[in-house]
Amino acid sequence: MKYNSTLCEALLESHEIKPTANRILVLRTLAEARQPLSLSELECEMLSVDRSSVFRVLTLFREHHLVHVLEDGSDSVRYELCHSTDGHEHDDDQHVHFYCEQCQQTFCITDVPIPTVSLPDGYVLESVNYMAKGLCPRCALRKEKGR
Amino acid sequence: MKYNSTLCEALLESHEIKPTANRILVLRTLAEARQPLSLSELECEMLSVDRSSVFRVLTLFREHHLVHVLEDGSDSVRYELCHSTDGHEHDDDQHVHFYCEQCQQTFCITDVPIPTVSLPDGYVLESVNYMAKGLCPRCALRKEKGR
DNA sequence: CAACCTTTGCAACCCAGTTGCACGAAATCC
DNA sequence: GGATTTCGTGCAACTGGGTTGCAAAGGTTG
Repeated sequence: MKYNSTLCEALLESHEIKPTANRILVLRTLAEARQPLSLSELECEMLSVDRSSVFRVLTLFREHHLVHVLEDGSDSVRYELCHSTDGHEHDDDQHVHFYCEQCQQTFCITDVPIPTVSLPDGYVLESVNYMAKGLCPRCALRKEKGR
Repeated sequence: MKYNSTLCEALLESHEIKPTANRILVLRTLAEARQPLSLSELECEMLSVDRSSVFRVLTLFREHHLVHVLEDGSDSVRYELCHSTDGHEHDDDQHVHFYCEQCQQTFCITDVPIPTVSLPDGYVLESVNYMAKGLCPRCALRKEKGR
């Protein structure tokens, strides 16, 4: 999906975030990435913006349920746009992610929803992080044929 | 389960790890904890052992499939004993974990196995991290009744 | 016992994430 | 419209988990 500035502004405002230049930029970068990005990756993608600003924008987005974080074990969390259709509070598109232990990339398996489990009494569920790990198709193939 | 030194030594040797004082200590601490522990928690639990030594022991254990790591998003990974019955390579007891966003503890839901998903062609699955998040029973209760 | 390898503690380092502060821009108030 | 407050940002410094280099301690082997 192509995100122009106007679209980004609208999205920000629908989440009650005042659209500033930095915020639009971060949102666009996230939206156009096919994979969840880490703070450092975002930083590299937008050299004009300071690391701490990116961080603060992300924190803001998180509070307003515009992005969610996921831990892939590469000891830097990654950020991904929420694609909830109702726009708020709960994500309805929580899907499985795959972390390649070879190339260290994290892939969205968008068409596989996270299977739910029934927890023991008392637990109040908010969200689920489902991270499958192993080899991505490319690395698996490369490994198979010698290297 | 109660772990005495002899039992620990046997377990270490069955994983082809030479039993040293530190290793036995780390193993016992992990075994007797009802919850996965972080590096820092382990360190506090065993003040006599240096941080880096604990780290190296854990790394060794990981390589020998004696422990596995899990990411709960509290930006420090936690370590948990593998309870595989065959003792090697693949865990057969991978279960769901629950991270309480209030008290920041991670609970093992040992009787709930991780549901499997079918990945697109090409992906080679090694392991899965299933982390449910929300409020643990105690925090949920406390929140419900005012505070 | 001497030569060797392994394990350990200490200190230093790395790096992601985070915070304090001060400046500049934007919104608000006479 | 200008003064005042609030908000957003960049810079620099800090934090804390994780990691590594090195040298001393301990154990092993001939």
